[in-house]
Amino acid sequence: MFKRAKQTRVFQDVVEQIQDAILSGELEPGAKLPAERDLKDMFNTSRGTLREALRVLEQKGLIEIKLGVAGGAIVKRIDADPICESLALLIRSGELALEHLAEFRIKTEGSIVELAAQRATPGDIQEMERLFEKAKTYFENQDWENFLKTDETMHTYIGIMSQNPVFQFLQKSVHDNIHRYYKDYLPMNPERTMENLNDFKKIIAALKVKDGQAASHIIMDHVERFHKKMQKKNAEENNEPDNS
Amino acid sequence: MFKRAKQTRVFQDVVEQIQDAILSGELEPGAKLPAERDLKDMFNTSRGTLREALRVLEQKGLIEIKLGVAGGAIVKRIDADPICESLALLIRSGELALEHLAEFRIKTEGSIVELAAQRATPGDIQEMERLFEKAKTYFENQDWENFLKTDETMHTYIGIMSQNPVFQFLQKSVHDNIHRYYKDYLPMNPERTMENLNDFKKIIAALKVKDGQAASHIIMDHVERFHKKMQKKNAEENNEPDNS
DNA sequence: TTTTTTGAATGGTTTAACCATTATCGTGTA
DNA sequence: TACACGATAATGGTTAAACCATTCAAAAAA
Repeated sequence: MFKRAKQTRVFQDVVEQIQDAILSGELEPGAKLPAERDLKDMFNTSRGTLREALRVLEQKGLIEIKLGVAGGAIVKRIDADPICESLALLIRSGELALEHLAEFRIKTEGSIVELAAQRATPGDIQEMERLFEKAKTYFENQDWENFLKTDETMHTYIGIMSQNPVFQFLQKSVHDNIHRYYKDYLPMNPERTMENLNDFKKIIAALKVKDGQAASHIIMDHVERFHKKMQKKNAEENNEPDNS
Repeated sequence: MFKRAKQTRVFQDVVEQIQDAILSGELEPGAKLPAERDLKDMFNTSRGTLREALRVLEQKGLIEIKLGVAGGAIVKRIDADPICESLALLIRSGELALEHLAEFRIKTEGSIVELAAQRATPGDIQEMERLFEKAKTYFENQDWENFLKTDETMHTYIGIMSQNPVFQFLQKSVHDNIHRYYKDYLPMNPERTMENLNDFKKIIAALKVKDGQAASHIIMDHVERFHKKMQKKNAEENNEPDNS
């Protein structure tokens, strides 16, 4: 029935007051909080306690702290970074396997690209084509590092075209985390890279004619194929782990 | 090319060391860290700095701190709570609107229930039926508070049946956040409550015969209808805000 | 045996001082 | 005049030692 009364920790109260000021718009992104030595007086607390509060706000992604004169706590625009970080912890802790993320991607990116097909502006499609050409150049130069990066950008840009921030944040969080792993597990090879490129070519074509269903099927297949290759590669490496 | 060298903050180093120990399994959930006064000596730092590190780890959801003798920092099993909290910040800050979440739910819960239909065990279906009966009782007693709670449990249980922790975490995070709002915006009324119940009856029936497509359509419709009603209600309240 | 009291371990807070970083301003030199 | 360099001060980062508050467990009392 009742929840345990929250224990009285002074820094929590400070956190809440500053957080509420930020969320209510009283403090806008870019605004600078007073110096620690002033804040501590305002809240009638010690500097150590105040700093614990600032640490929490920083971790929540609400403020950013700069050093030196004219430094201090600056209100940040809230973004998906804290979610990215929490997701990374879930993965690293083993609570989430890459299989689970792959299954999630197959289901979700299909939906996202469907929305993207409905909503993409001509400028969006131009941007996708620009990214595509960029990726192609990296492919030709065999610059796999940058190719992967551009691949990630294209995926997150699909999120942007969906014009729904939930999908944008998710797409960013997921790809931010999986690329770290795919890069470890999948030594690049020209065939798969070529496949990837072709998939995007087809997706862009589908976006142009606003064929959400087609785009959806392509990307679901894209993700599934990519993941299966990774699994296969992993299995091989586990069978003969000492092939150096 | 290069990233800015990370600034040397002692407490960050402490955070990383403890975090790595936890993620590597060196410290398992339930394990108790040494007392602050001992840790500060181990890390050769001051208690204030060490406490800032503990504050960050606590915020990340990696540890929990208990008071009193035999208290201290205890390693927590990582869960979706930090993601829930970050999502709540995104919503409260206005970066995310309820419309965006509704659209996300329509797309995603369809996918989740499709997986659930494939994977639900007989025990799962029994549990859903138990929850359904529970909700029905609350309905008959006009206990809207508990009805909403049970409704939320049913939605999150669909995530559990999907057997994919990504969907479980998302379902928990989303519903944890939206119910807070739906409860504010939508005074309960018997008609919609009845509709909700009927939807779940149909979903359970579809789960029984493993008809993922049917279940998917029902829940997508369920979410869409629910959201539209809320929008309409909001619009009415804005037109005549002083109807008390 | 049960209840009450006491003590010690541990997190929470305060204070005061010092260190490290950096923007700004003044001064000297080309 | 214009630029480079160095002093200065503001500000976050760290340290240290002490005290307060909470809690559990052991000792004492009923």
